[in-house]
Amino acid sequence: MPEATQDKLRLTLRSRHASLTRRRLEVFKAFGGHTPLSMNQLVKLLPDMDRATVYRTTKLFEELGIIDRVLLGWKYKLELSDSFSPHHHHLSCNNCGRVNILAEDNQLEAYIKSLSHRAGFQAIDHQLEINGLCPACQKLSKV
Amino acid sequence: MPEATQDKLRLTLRSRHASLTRRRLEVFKAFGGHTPLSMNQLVKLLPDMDRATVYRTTKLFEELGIIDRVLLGWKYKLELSDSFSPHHHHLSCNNCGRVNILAEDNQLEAYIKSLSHRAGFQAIDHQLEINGLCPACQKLSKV
DNA sequence: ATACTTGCAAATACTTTGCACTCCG
DNA sequence: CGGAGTGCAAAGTATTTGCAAGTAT
Repeated sequence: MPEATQDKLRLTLRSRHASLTRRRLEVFKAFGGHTPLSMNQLVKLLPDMDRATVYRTTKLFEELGIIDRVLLGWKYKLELSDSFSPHHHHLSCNNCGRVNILAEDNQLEAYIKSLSHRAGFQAIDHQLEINGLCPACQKLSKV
Repeated sequence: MPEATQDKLRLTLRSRHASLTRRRLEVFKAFGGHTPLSMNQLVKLLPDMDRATVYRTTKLFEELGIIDRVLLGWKYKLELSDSFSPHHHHLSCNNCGRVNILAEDNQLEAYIKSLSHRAGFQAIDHQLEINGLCPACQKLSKV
């Protein structure tokens, strides 16, 4: 992990009088794969860490805006927020459940901002989830 | 509730060999307010209904596409799907938690479809949640 | 020394299931 | 009649909390 990332993480924590401990670094690294993780997946990735610690850490990270909760399929998942990972959206397949990443698109982001603004709302961030069929499953369904 | 709506509901249920019972109608009506409800709010709106029935009914409704799950704030909430309520998005205030409805915008919808298509994805539906400050809370934060 | 962290065990909260009884086609 | 629907109680999961011991500032 880049020095700068770790420093940023430490600084973010400091704003809460919290320190970057071994456990917290472990949790943070677990998200490095840039794939949203369910709580269960996360706990499995950290076999020697207490469940309660995982919960406490993710809660703290969420409050500090380090990670975000997203609803993919039935349950929510967690992933690094825009501050620590490039902004993006999700394309999730109704059939196989796989989640593809849709990179940021400036035109879309600008449009969303303007829509919000028109409603008197000051947009800070947003989430867009698209459900449908991935290329592979489209082929299957044609058979 | 319009006759047509009730008929549509009945038909949707029939595709599952399920009937429109008193309980199911009660649950459906509870969503009429067009505000997303948490499971707890829903249960409270239906005081004489068993919790298990509420869970079973919402699960069925979700599988039939009658209601959708959305992640607003910390927990998920439930609301009527696009088939039974006009398509829209949510503007949720980070400060007071209130949720405003953002009506459908054709340009946005079309743009999302084209983005998905560019990624080889066949979009079926999508959700957009915007977080920020509502007009009232913007004023407060300026003080 | 003081305040923050963590593991462990226990408490809560949330959701699903089995079963007996009721309702509807 | 036979399958579907519901309430009730119990079983599972998921999440939070209290406390004592460990760690960082």
